[in-house]
Amino acid sequence: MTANRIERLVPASPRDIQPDNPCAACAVRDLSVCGALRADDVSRLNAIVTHKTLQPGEMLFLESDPADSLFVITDGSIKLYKMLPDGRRQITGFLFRSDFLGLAFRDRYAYSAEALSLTTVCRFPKDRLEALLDEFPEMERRLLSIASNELASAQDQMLLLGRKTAEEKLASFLWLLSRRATLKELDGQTIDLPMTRMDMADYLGLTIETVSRSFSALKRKEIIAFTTPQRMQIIDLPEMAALAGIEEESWEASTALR
Amino acid sequence: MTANRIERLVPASPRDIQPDNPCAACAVRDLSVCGALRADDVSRLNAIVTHKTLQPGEMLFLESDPADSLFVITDGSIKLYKMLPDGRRQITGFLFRSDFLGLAFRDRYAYSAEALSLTTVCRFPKDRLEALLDEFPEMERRLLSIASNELASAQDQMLLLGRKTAEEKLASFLWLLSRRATLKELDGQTIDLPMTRMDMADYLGLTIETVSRSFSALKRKEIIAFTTPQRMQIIDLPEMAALAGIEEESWEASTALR
DNA sequence: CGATATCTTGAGGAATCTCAATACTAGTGG
DNA sequence: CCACTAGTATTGAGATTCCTCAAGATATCG
Repeated sequence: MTANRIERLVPASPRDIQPDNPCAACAVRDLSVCGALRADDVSRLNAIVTHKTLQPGEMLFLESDPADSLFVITDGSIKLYKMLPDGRRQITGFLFRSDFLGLAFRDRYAYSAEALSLTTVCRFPKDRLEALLDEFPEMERRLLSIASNELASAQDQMLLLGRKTAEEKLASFLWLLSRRATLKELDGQTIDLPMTRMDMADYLGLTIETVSRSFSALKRKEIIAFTTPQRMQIIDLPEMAALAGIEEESWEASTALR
Repeated sequence: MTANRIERLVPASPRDIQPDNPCAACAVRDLSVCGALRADDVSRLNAIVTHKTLQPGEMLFLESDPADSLFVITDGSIKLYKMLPDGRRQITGFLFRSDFLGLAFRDRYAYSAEALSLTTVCRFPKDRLEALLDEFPEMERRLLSIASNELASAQDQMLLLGRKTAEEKLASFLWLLSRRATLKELDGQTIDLPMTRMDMADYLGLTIETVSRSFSALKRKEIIAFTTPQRMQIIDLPEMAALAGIEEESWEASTALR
């Protein structure tokens, strides 16, 4: 479901597809780390990349796994999470097409990664990618830029988790989804929710019941309306932004969804 | 107060102090980004670095400021925070000697930075540092490694804010401070708290009253004991770790305090 | 079209917050 | 050196938000 609505990401004029050089034809290349390489250098990625398809609910890696690979999502969506020993869970991010994951300069991943929908990823072995980074500093710069943006998003999320009310949390989350949709679709008002209420709850530090009640509150205030439980419309965007704690002048500076 | 107890960080044999090359004599160099440069190259930093001293409570920069500089703390401590329009505040990290801040690939800082104690920092203009990064890829790699570690810490903090109880939050915080002290001091049991209860509350997503009550609960359980309100001892480290949700096998993997 | 998941709503309870009073600490001046 | 003061921390009582448990409604999928 997430997959087909993002087709607009694909450049109108597709690249030549070279059998031995799939990265050259990659639809998300320019959006991800790989975009840092010039066309002629992209083939170097093929030498180290492998591909993987994940069914919904399938794990890409666990928090405790040795962090030996980095990944780029070419299609679908993934959730990242950490758990406490007793099973309480915190989702630290939802990732979509062209997003990057697996950055860990320690030897273990900092979180588990599980597919939300049918997902395909490119896998880059860490050691071989690092060798490539030595050769192409622009790629490393891009990686640093991505990490820096993720850090900023993580801080936004701390503000949300530590200081916002349930309704504000949900409004902030929907605001992010809406910004994201605006960037990638024509209609920024319609939002797909590929994750369950449980996932949203674990992302926002709430229970499913409170998420549901907050949805109902936003409906009652006519800020949003539902088509189906997985698809909704934002009716009153300014009110949504106000609830999310976003000041009007910074509407543009949309943040990635982590 | 934070300052003098960390003197052990300074290598026993001080470097030659060259008047035109203060970075060569820098006590925290090896611990920070600057440590990525070899001794002969360190002088290159002098060309771009300036220094600044901050009084307690003085701002280094505001969330809305143009992000044109990066900083390394040479002494003291700093808190980073974000605010909501109505004044609610979330502290996203406490930083100490040798810590690095200001990374922002957007044009504005993601947070405000304010000195907790008397603090000195090195300031590197962003554009000139980037030029240096092009020349010394090891430095960029180090920066990426720092960013990656901060990201992991940010995710730990999300788990704390979203899913831990007040007592668990405080125990986790004290655990971090204790790990940090163990790395830098001989006695890992004694913890200095250079921040107020208000700062702790804004870091943990609580109120000062709840922080205070949680301290009292930990005292009652004889997990900690106070010397003064700003100085305490951990009595029962295993119990502290258990409350913090840290499994025994991962005690080593101490995380930075962000 | 029915079975199963998921989502929504309700009622009561628990954790944390708010407001208010008291105690402590550190600095100041007598 | 000690009382005084201003700031900070602790404790208490009641209010509020969110959670838990339970029931009912709505989607989704074979």
